[in-house]
Amino acid sequence: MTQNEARQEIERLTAEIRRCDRLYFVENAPDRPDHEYDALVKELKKIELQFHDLVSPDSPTQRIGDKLDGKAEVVQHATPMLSIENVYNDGELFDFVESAQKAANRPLAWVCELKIDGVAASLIYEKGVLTRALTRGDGVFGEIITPNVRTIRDVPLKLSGDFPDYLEARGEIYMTNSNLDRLNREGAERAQAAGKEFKPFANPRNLTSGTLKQLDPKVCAERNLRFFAHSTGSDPTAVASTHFEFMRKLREFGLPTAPLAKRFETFEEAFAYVQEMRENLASLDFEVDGIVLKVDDFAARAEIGSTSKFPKWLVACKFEKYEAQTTVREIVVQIGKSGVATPVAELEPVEIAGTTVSRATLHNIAFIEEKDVRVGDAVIVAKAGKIIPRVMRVESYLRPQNPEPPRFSFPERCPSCDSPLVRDQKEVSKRDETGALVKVDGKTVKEFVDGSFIRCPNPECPAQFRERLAFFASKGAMDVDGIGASLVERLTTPRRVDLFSDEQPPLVRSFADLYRLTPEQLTTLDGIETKSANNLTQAIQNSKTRGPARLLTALSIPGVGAQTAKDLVKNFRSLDAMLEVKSSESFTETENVGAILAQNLFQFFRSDAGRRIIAELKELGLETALPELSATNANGETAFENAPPLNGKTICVTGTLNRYDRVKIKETIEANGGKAASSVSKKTTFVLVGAKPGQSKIDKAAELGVPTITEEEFEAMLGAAANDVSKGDALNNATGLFE
DNA sequence: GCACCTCGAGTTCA
DNA sequence: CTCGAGGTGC
Repeated sequence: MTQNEARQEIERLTAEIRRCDRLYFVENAPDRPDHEYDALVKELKKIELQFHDLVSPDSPTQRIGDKLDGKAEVVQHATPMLSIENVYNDGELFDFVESAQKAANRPLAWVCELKIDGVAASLIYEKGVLTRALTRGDGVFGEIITPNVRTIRDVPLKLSGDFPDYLEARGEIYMTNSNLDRLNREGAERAQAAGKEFKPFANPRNLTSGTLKQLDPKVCAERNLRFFAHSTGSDPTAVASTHFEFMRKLREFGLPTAPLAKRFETFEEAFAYVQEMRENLASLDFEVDGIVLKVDDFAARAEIGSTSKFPKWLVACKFEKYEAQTTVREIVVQIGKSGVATPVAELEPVEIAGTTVSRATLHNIAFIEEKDVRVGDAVIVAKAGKIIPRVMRVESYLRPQNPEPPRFSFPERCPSCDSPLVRDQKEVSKRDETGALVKVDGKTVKEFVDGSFIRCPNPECPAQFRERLAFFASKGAMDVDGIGASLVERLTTPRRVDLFSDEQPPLVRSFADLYRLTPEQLTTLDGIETKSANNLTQAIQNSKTRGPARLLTALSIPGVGAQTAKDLVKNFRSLDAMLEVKSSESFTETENVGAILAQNLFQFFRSDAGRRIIAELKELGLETALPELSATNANGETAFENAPPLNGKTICVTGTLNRYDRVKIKETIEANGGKAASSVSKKTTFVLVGAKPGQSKIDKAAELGVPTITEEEFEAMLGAAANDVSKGDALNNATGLFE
């Protein structure tokens, strides 16, 4: 073959291969199968090997460059790659369109394009030759990925047609679902042949992003990435006056453009298309996370303008996604009101279903160890119940290497008070290796094992007190309007008037201190002036009348929440009565209070600290007792006449009743002033026996001499009072037990 | 002892 | 919302 023949042959093959470069979304473009393409490239390569000096830098054989020998270089974009405003429902979309419409002050034509979930990139063509490719990065700086982008066959190395001198094509690099499946299949086969384990790639987006950061373009070439253009970083007006026209030009130059793009004269038509597309997405071979709507006319765009964050002529209609990938920036440990130390992942902020997520709990030591979450890891975060972010899994194949981040190790000491943290212990029945219970003398043997939580044992721990104070003031407890986490933080940290003065103790060091706060003290805090200081002190004083049940809840006795506090107060009627208790068993007489809660309660009410808390709060005028039942009512009637028929009576129900179900009978007993107990004790007044009663309760009643009654007798007891509905309500209102 | 239920605790963002 | 633990009944 002569030099001349070779030149001709190279030209012919290059042209053939270029036609073969996949322009999937060009109207009527033929889609040539891969093996034809490969055969042509092979043929070309053979000739080029013989005639080195004829190899042009944009020859299709130059797609695979040499291995990079370090980290990708980061450079600044010529013009920033802004992000797009997202809308998640029709209302938001209509608002957006209305404002664009108004700013343009003329009829607007719209273009709809699929928004494919991939990696945004910018391709720079100088004199028609691809000279540089960048990732979007943070929008201002991007990474150079030119060698890898060269391997993408959708990307022409040289433009054709009447291209401008400088062109910056912006678009998306992505991967089809079927290609991901192929790679997973091949990877699994190869691994099996080598007797190794293969971890499949989780999703096309991650793999695309990982592949582009690959140092070896050969690997990138095998991964078969795809590209399409959807906008530009250079001036398009030299080429076209509308977006749709500009996209047509890009295709003429050889660049694929956004799939299934359509232009509409009115928004109504465009909206109908968005609706239609929404239905058909599942049938596509790539991940679509929304549809982009853009104003077609460049002149109109200029009039509409941009906000500081995004253009106002462009919007993404997102389909709700409840999952997103992000990076773990840091793992911190938080101390809760009961001292539990909870690891929390601080995340690179990421948008999920319309909100920005930057933190997610890692629950406990078991969770963090099982998932092996580390700082720097890529994680998939989802919203549980559409609200609370949750770390679903770690994309461990994206874990940074050299050095690999270490496993998370739980801190030994409390981040707030430096006390050594301790692992909860829990009592379980001992089992042998087979899982069978170990018994001695017919009794099972108990043993202690590590529980799920790690705790700060210091009751004085500042972090714990801060959490308890926030809970004390919160809605379910004393409900002090205006006191939230940030104010609590400032009330409980030591202050300094200026740089040179001594540190002052915090304003609030106990629950009681809260009630001693003066407006003058509050105004020493930044951002609190006379008016809000007065409002706050007023709100604090108002909370004094929340009653004993809420106060008991507010104390943060372990295991005692709103419900248990109500039950206890119903039985004891005052916190003062609880102070008199001589043994923990007295507490177990309240329903749903067992040995553990009773012990917690007894410990609190017996302790100096607990007694002091209650004494101080009582001294300050907080209500610690329910109103006396014997008090006369507004009509001057005595409590005896007014008292509900079951006042002070504890009734235990067993068996099935005719006119009440479980819930109803409990409500009826309570509405009439009685207590619905779940078991028979010496405190039980009656046992209400229905059909098919529990024998143990009948026996117990007989043993303790507790009288049994029938459903009819029970109703007779309610008697005339049962007709007067207001009496039950009056009690509820008086006690404040029910909300 | 086991199954079931209920409650408490931790948690995020607008 | 979800998990774990406490409480109760069988």
